[in-house]
Amino acid sequence: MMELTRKGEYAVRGIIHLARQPYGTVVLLGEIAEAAEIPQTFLAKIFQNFAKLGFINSYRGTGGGFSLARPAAEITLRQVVEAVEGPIAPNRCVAPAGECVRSATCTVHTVWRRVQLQAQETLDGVTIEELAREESP
Amino acid sequence: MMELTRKGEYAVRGIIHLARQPYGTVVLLGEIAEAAEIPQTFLAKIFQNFAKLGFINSYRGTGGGFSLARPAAEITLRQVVEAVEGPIAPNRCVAPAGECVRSATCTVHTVWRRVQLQAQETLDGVTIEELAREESP
DNA sequence: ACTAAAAAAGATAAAAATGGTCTTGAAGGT
DNA sequence: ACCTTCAAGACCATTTTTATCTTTTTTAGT
Repeated sequence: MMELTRKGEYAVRGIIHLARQPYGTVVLLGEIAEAAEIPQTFLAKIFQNFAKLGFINSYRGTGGGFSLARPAAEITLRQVVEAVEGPIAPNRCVAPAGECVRSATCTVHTVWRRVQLQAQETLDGVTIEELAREESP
Repeated sequence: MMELTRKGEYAVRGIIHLARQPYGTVVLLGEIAEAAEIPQTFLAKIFQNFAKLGFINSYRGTGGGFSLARPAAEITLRQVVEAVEGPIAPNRCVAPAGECVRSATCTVHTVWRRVQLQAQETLDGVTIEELAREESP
């Protein structure tokens, strides 16, 4: 239940790999994909989206690739995860576009809300910088 | 991200409806389905499973239906949710059959683990009895 | 015994999400 | 010009979700 998809995993692994390089380094998509064991064309889609969202910069042509658009310490795990998976919500009824008719009287609602808040806070509290720093062997 | 499926929602709503009746009352599937706005045949599958797991008793034939097999106060939300959705795990790497090669060095792993534990604890702390009690209008 | 009521079990299936691939185009460097 | 690299969008196979339908079994009541 409630599992991150491959896309989410790839997104996290990919951006962590980027964050391991000295800030500003431009890295080839193929290199990231290989290092993080991600299908390159799939990662391309994810990174296209990240570029639009301003997490990373992309450069075309010879010597092109991707670099972080802001310091890894300023990108949280929640931002990355929500960018690819959508808002964290253990149930429709606590989703941003929540159309829960029952929400007024429903106590299950409040439970899901608590779960949601805890997850959000936890992921808010972790930056890509920390993950990149500690994850190396 | 991490959303409960319809099946999970139906399971929770269905068992709460049962728990609203005086303990031991046998209720028709059709009645529960109608009251909780759940497709009857779908709920049938869910309740078949619940019966196997010992949450509820089922009785066939005239006057048949379903009743709780143990007090609602002894059934947690986590038990119900995991019965239909499988173990709570925000990522494969923290699933029971976790085949995470990286888990030793991977700090993302520890974050997912924390999210998992928080969700488990929260859902462990809520019983169907509480939900049935408070949810009524 | 017979009948009607009800759940059990299993097959089937449409729709949506997942996890990609492929092709073409555009931008940048040499 | 030409090669490299990312962008964008179409495409597609597989799996999961969300059911439905049919047949069988069990039980109560007559």
